Amino acid sequence: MGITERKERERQEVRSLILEAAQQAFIEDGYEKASIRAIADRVEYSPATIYLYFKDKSEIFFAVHELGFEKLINQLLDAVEGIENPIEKLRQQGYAYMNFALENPEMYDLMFIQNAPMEAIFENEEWVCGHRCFEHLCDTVQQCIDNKLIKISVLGVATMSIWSFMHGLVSLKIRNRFKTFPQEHIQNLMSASVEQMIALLQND
Amino acid sequence: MGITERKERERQEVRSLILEAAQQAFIEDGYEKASIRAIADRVEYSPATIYLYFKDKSEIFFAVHELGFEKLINQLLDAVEGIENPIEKLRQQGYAYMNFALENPEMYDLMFIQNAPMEAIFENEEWVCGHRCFEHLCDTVQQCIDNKLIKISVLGVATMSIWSFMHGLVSLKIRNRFKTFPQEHIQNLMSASVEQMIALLQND
DNA sequence: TTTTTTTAATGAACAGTGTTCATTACTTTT
DNA sequence: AAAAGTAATGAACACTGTTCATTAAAAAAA
Repeated sequence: MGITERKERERQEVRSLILEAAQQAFIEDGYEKASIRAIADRVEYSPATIYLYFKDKSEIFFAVHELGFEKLINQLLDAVEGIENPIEKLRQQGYAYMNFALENPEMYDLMFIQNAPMEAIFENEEWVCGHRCFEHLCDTVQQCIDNKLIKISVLGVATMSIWSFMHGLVSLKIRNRFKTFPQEHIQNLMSASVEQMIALLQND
Repeated sequence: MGITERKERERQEVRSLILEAAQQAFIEDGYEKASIRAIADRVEYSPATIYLYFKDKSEIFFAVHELGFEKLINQLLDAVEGIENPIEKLRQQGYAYMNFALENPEMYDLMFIQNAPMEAIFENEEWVCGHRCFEHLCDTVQQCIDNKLIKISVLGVATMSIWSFMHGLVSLKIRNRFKTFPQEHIQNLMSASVEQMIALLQND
C-alpha cells in the first residue's frame, strides 16, 4: 500500500516546487510584484492550483520567510566559526547580519519588515524560526555577560538593544531613509556605527 | 482679475480636503486599506477626480507623510522645551520619538517604513521634511559633543547610531517582531533599553 | 475489464486595486 | 446667447487575491 505514500511524496514535491518559485519571484521582483499569478506562471500551473497547496498568500510568504531564516542562521553560524572571544563573535555576527540584509534586501524585508508572514502565525502560536535565530544572539550576549565583557548585565535589555540597533541600521538603509546622510558616506558610516556600538558596549 | 486667484484658492481647498480624507483613511485603516476609492468616498468625489489634484497614490502618501513630520517635529520640540542639559534633551527626544511611533503606528509606518512616499521623490530631489526632522537630532547631539557629554565625537556616527537604535526599537515593535520577548515585559524592556543606551553613550 | 469513487487541476468568475480617457456638466469669456 | 475653457465623472483596462463548479486523470471496486 505504498500508493498513498507516493502520492504524499508527489504532493510535497509540487509544494516545494511552488515554494521555490515563490522564493525566486520574491527575490527577483519583491513583495509587491510577486503575485499568485506570477508564481503560478513560473511553475506552469493555474493560479487556482496554488490554493490546493497553500491556504493563502500569507502562508506562502511565511514558508518563504522560513527559508530566509535558514540561510541567515547558517551565515550567523559561519561567521563565528572558530572564534573564541565573545566580543569578536558579537562583532562578526553583527556584520553577518548586516551583510545578509544588504545582499538580500527583499528577503530581509519579508523576514523583519513586512506584516504578511506574521499574519500567518496564529494568536497563541510561536514564531519558531524567529526564536531559533534570536537564540544565537542570546548565546553570544550571554557569553559576553558571563565573562564581564560588556557593560549591560541584563540579557533581555542587551539583546533588545543590539538587535534594535542592527535592525534600525539596515532597515533605514533598505527603505532609503538615509538620504539625510551624504550618499557616498553611508556605507562607511554604517560600518563605523557598528564599531562604535561595540566600543560603547565593551567593558574597559 | 481676482477670478483666477479665487479659482486657485478653491483648488487648494479641494486639495487639502482630499489630503485630510487621505490622512484619516490612512490613520484609521492603514496603508493597505486606504485605497483611492476609499479616499474618494470620504470627500464624496469620483475616484477620477483625485487624479486632477494628485499625480498618483505615491504623491498623496508623500503629502500625508509630510503632515506626519510636522506633527513629529512639534512633539520633538515640545519635549525639550525648557530643558538645558543636552543629555536630558536627548533622552526626552528619544521618548518623544518612541511615543509618536507607538501612538501613531500607521503614520510612523508611512514616514519611516513604507516605500511609497520615497518613490514620490525624484532622483536628485531632497527629502525636505526628513532633513528638517533630522536636524533636531543633529542639534541635540552636537550640543552633547560640544559639552563633551557623550563618548562619540563624530556627529554622523552618533546620529546614525542613535536614530538606528530608536527606529529599530519602535519598528520591530510595530511590526510584531518582539514575539521573541515575553509579551508582558516588552514595554518595560523598551524603556530600559533607551535608558541603557543613554547610559552607554554618556561620558563618565 | 468495466464501472464507480476519489483526487487533482483548471477556467471562469467575483470583488477589489490604481489609473486613464472620452464624455458630460458647469463657468467664464466673448 | 454662443463659444471657449474648466471641472467632474462613468466606464473601462489591466491588474490583484480568492473561490467554486466543472473537467480530466488516477485508483478502487465491481
